[in-house]
Amino acid sequence: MDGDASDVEDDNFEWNTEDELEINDFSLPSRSSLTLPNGEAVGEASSSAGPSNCKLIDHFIGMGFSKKMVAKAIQENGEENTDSILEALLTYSALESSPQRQHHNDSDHCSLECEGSFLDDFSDIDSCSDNEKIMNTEFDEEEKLSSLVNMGYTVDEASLAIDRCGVDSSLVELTDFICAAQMANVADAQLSELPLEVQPKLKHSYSEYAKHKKRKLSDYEMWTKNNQNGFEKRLLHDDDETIRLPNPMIGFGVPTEPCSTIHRTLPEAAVGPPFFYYENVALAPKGVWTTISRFLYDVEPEFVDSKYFCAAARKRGYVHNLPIQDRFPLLPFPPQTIHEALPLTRKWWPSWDRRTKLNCLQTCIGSAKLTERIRKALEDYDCEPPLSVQKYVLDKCRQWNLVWVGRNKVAPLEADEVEMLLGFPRNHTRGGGISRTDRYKSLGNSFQIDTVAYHLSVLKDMFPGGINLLSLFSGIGGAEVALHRLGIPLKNVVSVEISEANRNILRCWWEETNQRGNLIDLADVQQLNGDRLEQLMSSIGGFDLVVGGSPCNNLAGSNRLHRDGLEGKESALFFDYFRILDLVKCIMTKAQ
DNA sequence: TTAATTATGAATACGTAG
DNA sequence: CTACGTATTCATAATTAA
Repeated sequence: MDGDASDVEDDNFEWNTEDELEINDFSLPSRSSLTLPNGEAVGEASSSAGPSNCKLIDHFIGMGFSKKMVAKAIQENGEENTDSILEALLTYSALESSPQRQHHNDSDHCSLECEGSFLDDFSDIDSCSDNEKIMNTEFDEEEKLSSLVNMGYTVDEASLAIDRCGVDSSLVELTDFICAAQMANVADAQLSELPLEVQPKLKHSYSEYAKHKKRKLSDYEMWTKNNQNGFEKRLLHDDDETIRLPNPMIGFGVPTEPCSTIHRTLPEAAVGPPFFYYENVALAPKGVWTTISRFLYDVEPEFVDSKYFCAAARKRGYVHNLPIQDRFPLLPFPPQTIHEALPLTRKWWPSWDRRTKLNCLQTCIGSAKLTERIRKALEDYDCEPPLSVQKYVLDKCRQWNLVWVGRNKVAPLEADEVEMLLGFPRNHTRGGGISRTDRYKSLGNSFQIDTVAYHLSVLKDMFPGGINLLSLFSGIGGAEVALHRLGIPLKNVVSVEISEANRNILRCWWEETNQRGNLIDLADVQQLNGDRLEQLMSSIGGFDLVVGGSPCNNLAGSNRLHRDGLEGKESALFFDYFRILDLVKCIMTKAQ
């Protein structure tokens, strides 16, 4: 279907360790949160080489796990990989023994089930038919239901899955069904209620999903083959295929370091129309960017730090299918140092604070108590404080982006200063009933305009008459502002944003800037189905560009509590970006 | 009720000494 | 090569104030 042949060679190599990474992704958290009694058995289990199926089952039953669990774990992980089997068993035990953790582990479990289901696809290649029998004969409907609920799925999800897949389906098939629905974030009920002519288009997303599964499968085969050949050590420790952040983080070039002689060739499936532009935090948990890139048609992410565009750092990854030659920056070039951006701080800036750039502008600011502690720590010294005090103050200043506003006085940035640093017009987020707290939050979640505009600048010559834009997770309208400042007319903009305050901000900007085009704003990406999309696209003539930065809060390092990765509650909305983009591609292709 | 304030680590990457 | 120290990070939730 797509141009597999062009990227086969590097794929084979990369996929091996991607599986490895994903296995680590769910094994590490579960291991660290467990205190199960079978610690010493790990070595024994991993060194026992490929016993027959019965022996293998007995082996784990002897360790105290139930027969059901063991069969399931073997079926999902294959009988080769005893480590993975053990990890799975420990995970199941944790889920069963601590019900209050079930919801928390829900997402982890989902990825585990998905991974297992990939392996399940070729279970007939191996000799897992024994397990299949066990699974199917010993589980009646009630047992399956309670098993699924025990695994953290809701009763509704579980019964729906049994209903759709039939009572004869294996647990793996059932969890795979639930997982597929979750991954695409399309409720099954919603799908079946849609008009018949729309369903094939929605199902296209599932076919994409299936395609990825298939590719993972073949790579898993590769991986096990290499294991048998004794290459596992090299492969396990060879992290060539882990997506590496560039150092310096300048992507395919920044205005001061153009390095624009290179010409990249996109995978065939990635070529537009439409153009697409996806953004998220660069420093996400391991494996996240590999997954994002796989879903977005294997396009290599472009990692850029906005400190090359303005006075504040902002390390972000961008996956897009835009040309990268002949980019140009917005003019005037914004202030590049703290002193240029905030001239009044210069008078009070101590010589021992050598910062010239701010750190990432976030959604929260430092407390008054903290700045008071810093003032107290400094007031005893006439000129230079001792090195230990300097270190304390500098650490806190860097951590909270504090600037010098008086003698021994530091303070967090004002909201309008953040606005300016990010490249938005003054007062863009001010007024209109938004609280100061929410203003910081909206700004902290936004694009850096100069950075994004640099990437989008190549569209100017291609669309002199303006563009139709689909903007998902619009926030305060970073994409719209960037295009406007580039002088690219906005013909029709469909903007999807959950926050009403943010929608109001964009609407106000739209009217203040006397836009000639048409702004349609929607609230929820999950409500944007193929039917509605086709309506919109037929009325405006398709989209030229699909922009979106999906929620990062489950990926960002600042999140102490719910840094759950791409399966996290909000960050999983990435799959809606993919779903909608894929629908747009499908509809555009059909209309061609 | 909303808004403001505050305390709350860890995952990850990278440099360097050994 | 590893071990260890340093630096960075689109945040959450409990509590208090208004």
